[in-house]
Amino acid sequence: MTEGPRPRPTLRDIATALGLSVNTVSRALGDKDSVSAATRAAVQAEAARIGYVPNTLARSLVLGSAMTLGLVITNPSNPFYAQLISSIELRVRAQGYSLLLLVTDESVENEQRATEALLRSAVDGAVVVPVQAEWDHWRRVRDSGIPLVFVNRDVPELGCDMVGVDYERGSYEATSHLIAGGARRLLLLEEDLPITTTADRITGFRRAMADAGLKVSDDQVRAVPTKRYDSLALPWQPEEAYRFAQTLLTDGHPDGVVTGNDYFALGLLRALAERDLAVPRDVAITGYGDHPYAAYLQTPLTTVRLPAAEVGTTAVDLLLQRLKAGAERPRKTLIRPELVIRASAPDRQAITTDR
Amino acid sequence: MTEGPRPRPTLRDIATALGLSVNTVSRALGDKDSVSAATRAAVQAEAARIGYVPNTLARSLVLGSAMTLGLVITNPSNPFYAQLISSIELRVRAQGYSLLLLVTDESVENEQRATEALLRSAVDGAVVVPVQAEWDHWRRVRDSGIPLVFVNRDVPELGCDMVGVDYERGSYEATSHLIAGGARRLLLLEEDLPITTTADRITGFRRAMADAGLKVSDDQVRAVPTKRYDSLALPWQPEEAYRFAQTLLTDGHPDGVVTGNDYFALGLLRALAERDLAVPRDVAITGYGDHPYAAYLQTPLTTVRLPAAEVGTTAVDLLLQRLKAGAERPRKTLIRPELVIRASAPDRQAITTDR
DNA sequence: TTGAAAGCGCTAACAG
DNA sequence: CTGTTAGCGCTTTCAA
Repeated sequence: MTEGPRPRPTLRDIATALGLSVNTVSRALGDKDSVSAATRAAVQAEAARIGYVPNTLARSLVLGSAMTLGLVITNPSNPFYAQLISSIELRVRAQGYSLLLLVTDESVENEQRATEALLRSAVDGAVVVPVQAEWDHWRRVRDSGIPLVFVNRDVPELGCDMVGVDYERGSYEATSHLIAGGARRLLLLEEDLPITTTADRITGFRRAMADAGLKVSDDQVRAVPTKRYDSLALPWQPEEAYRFAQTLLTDGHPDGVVTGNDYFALGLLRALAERDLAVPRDVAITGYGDHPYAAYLQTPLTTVRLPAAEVGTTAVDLLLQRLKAGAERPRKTLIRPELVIRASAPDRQAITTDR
Repeated sequence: MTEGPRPRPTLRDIATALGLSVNTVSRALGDKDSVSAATRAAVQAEAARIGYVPNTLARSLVLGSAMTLGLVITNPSNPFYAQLISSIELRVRAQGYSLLLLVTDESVENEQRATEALLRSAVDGAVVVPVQAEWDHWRRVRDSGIPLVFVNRDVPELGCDMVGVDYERGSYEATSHLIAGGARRLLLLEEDLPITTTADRITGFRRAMADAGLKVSDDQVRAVPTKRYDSLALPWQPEEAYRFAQTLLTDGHPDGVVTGNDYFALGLLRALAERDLAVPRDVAITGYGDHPYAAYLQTPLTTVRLPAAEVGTTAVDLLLQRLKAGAERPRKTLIRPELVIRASAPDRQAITTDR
């Protein structure tokens, strides 16, 4: 009894089976009134019997909405973005929309292609983590009437909604915490991407230093050379920070290091261990991100926890609001991250030797 | 000069502007022959001028294909799945398809809703990491003519294509490696999900033990109690393994532990450290997954590296082949993982005291 | 080479 | 309450 997959049932199949018009069937299924209870019951029964599933394509075409949102993201392997994807998908689905996923890998070309796809697919809106190097293609999307919500990184030129993390504040708090713990010769180890998140963290670092009356020379803010655009790879490798830290520690060492992500902290920890520098006794360090392993390192990592789920949920809500409300002036929201204090940079009193 | 977003241009806009029929414009843009070079040039120029973007919805409706594939996945925060998402998205996009993402969080109900969405959206096919508890809803999808490729976990009852990892082999190798290193009192710390990946690893463990002439009592295979269905959360928490390991170590201790994922290894490491058990001297351990931090722990983790990208790419290729070729008999592929040997379970000769 | 007509499956108007 | 008509934007016949 192997039959090939028959063509999927349509409204007409139900209609002819029941001797009704396609239209009536449509209304019966659509839960509109103006259909007799009996008809509705019959239609629904038949629909269930033959396994009718509405064709979203046709529906979207006439309704002018695909009930689909786009998510354009740089790198799912970044734990922050992974959580973002989850929270966004959950919220989008809960609101009855579908989610189209586009991955850009920090590449402008990929992002441009992504905008083409968004336009062709006629998504109702999109949540976007922009590469930030160029944004003309985003203007085009916005101008075609597709609302955009930028996440994590903003493109202020476009006047779209934005939901992000207050990276500056997180960095400020981490830096201040190290200073409060007694560190004076501080270092900031940052990503070398031309993005605002990195810039914001640098600002926070400098501000904390200034507030503590500490000068910041240029070589206290260092960018770890990273391989970019390496698709399928991790966003940043501990390895890169490790190698870089090795070179940093050849003459002297800082007594506090703020890193731009937990991976860097991981590499740094190894470099420090190899030079017999104890954490936090000789060098206190903070990470950024609170990745799952951070709490479970031999020296648990003091780090900045990012509110990924809240960011994602807020972004979707903002987008859906805009879909309904239309043009208002753009809303920008920064959600505050949380400094999680652990052994790699404990509270002032708690500093002890760990050997 | 603020104009509201005008309705997107259609073929007709081009047609009327040029005094042509919609049909001709369609062919001109479609690179069919049977259009004069002059006409084609004019059409393309006008299309570019007004920023015409074809409406995929309309196109799909008539063509009967949405050029969209579905990806149904359990948890993006699992690094293995994050990489899978990246590799799949890349491949799918390269082939000119769009990707619809559905997240199930290991919940059958979510998965059932996901299948509804796949049917409604009329995807051309789907890559699926099944929850594996039930599969009637998948049968329905398959029967409606949507080819499925199961990834990582199979549902043999459906006779679909499948691409996975040879978990049994990975577990076998990890276990054998511990035994070769001198461990005799081994333990397997596994996830408590009712999925084949876990079962396969258990099989691999038992087989390795048997091959070494070691008996396995029931309490040597332990399932770490995990919170399931906790959306937005990590797949498994080191915390859970930590607590569980604490209870395990109250009387005596194993001299080798194979864990079902790197998170568990992390929790275990802490529990061992608290009881002053040295790794690998007192207890050698292996992880599973080779998460980014694994190599950078104080005691770098011997673990099983999973070929995520290869799995993802293969899955998409299989799906697209089937889309073209139609029904053949299902192909099942297991890709071999790689044991990465590090300090937590070094090679036989290398075992030394690490203090 | 181009145009006219038909239809993909569905929904919104309007009649009946 | 139900049916008819029209049309979403596009592509594929088939004529001209």
